[in-house]
Amino acid sequence: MRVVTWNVNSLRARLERVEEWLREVQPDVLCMQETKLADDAFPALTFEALGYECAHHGQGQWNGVAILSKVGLSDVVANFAPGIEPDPDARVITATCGGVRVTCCYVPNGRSLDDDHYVYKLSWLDRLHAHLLADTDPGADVIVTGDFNIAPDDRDVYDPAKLVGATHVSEPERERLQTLLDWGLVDLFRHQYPDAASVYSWWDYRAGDFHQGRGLRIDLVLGSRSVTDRLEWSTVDRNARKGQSPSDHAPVIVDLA
DNA sequence: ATGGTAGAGCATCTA
Repeated sequence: MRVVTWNVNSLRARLERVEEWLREVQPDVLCMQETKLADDAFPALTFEALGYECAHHGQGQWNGVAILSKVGLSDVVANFAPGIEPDPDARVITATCGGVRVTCCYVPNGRSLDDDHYVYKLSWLDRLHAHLLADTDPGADVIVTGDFNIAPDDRDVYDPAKLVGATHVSEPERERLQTLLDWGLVDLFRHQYPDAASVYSWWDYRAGDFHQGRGLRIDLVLGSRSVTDRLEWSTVDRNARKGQSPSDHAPVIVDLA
């Protein structure tokens, strides 16, 4: 079972590229972030023609998350699980695909450590933890994936010194990611490549950052123990960041037995 | 310290 996360940075702007990429890579499950579409504008028919069932949680101009699946899609929960303070933004959707409970998330950026949006980011990560506690069990097949806007450690950052005091690398957000891992999840890319450095999933559009290798690994696929035991292969598709009108994120691919 | 680009939508906001 091939599972992918991809922040597409506007599905309207990216649909042709996403379609072409799906035909080539044939994931069983695709988790998308930043569709930037309202639900009634989501191109479900386009994806159905490619063999996918779809669940989209959108709001329009910003955010928006979706799960596409060729291996079944059921028990959809848009937003956080009932009982948890709902997010006014469309940033999380959960569904069962091929027996795996999949949560697709677009964690708030945070902007800067002194910004209200950073407080929101930390609260959002706390609520994601509460969502997992309410929705599922780490003893089951669980995947939590998406754009975390957190680089787990300094190997995931092109220049750690340059980012001291910035969001994406601060201790409080890394601690919250660790809380998710302690609950019973493994960073599947890091599990396969424990020593890999300079492998990124996002590069700023500006200043030639992609071609200069200035990126961050912030798009993660986290798996429960049983999912980790099934891990066969993982990679970041850097080629999808090249060419005409790419997203600023590359897809992260995981193959499970 | 700022700016560089891209996508939303049409003045800026978000990343």
